[in-house]
Amino acid sequence: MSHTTTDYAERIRAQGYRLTPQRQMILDAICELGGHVTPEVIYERVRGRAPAVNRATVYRNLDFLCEVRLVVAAHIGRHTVYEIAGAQPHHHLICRQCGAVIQLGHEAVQGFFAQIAQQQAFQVDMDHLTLFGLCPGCRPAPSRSRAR
Amino acid sequence: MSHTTTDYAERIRAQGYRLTPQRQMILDAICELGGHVTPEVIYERVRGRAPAVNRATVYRNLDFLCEVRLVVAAHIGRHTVYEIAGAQPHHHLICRQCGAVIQLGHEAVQGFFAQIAQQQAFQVDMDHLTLFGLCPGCRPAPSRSRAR
DNA sequence: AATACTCATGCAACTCTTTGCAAGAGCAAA
DNA sequence: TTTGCTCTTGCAAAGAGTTGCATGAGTATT
Repeated sequence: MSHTTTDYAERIRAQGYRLTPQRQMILDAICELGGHVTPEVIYERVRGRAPAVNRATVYRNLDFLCEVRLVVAAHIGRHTVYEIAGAQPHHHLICRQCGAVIQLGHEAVQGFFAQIAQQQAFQVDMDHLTLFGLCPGCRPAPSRSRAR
Repeated sequence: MSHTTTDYAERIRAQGYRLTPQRQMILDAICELGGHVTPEVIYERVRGRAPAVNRATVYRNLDFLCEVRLVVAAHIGRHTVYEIAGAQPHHHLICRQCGAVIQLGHEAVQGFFAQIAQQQAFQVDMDHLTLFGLCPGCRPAPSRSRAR
């Protein structure tokens, strides 16, 4: 929506870095593949178009893009996945049982962060929280007595 | 405190598994090394005593010990770290700037989890949350106007 | 005590990820 | 345009983490 290629370039260059063709392709790949992509999937995609691009370049640039906040990383289980940083930070609820991924708006966590800021004087600054648990479908019925 | 070797053994065997010497040594290593240890550090420690123990065994058992909830894993940055699961789940605030690690009791997050349960019907079930941000020392003074 | 069964381990090969280094490319100043 | 500087990349090697398979070890049953 609000981000164009020029935006990216400017945002990167403003910090003294460059938007190289490789970085462009990596960003494109993440965009096209949608959320939650692993480095390897991104690498395959990029390599499909430019076979010369090195694996190390992909890894290095994913780090880089996170640093300049164009991309956010999330740790889901043992894998690291990436996605384009939206205008609004958002979060995920992931069901341990069925694997469902539920989006969660930033409003839902802001209160919590504010509370920590107040109680601990610690300013939480996360644009991508991943919470595990049981989704409505997999959750045991709450009314009955709980078996162990 | 409340956990003895026998406790471990029983808890493992109750589920049909075994407390092998390797598992014992891995648990010991995590205990002695304190919180937030990487697999590699654990491996080195274990290997110092029993050189025959294989790296794969360490990784497999860390997974296993998490599964039986004797150990909890946390993802800090790009690394996975492990620690003994205390009687009470607890969480961490980690400063992006200075790397300080601040413990956070479970009470501090319970309200948040309850809120999500209510709003999303999603039952969050995490015994080890890791939140990044700025610690009191590194946090910019809040009274001044904020530079961009 | 012998047998059958399942859990665990070590080994080896493989994949994923990181790092050091030399070469390449863009920008800025002269 | 030439020079110098820093950012980037590819390459190669090393390190970290995973997986399949055959062997070894513990438990329970007969």
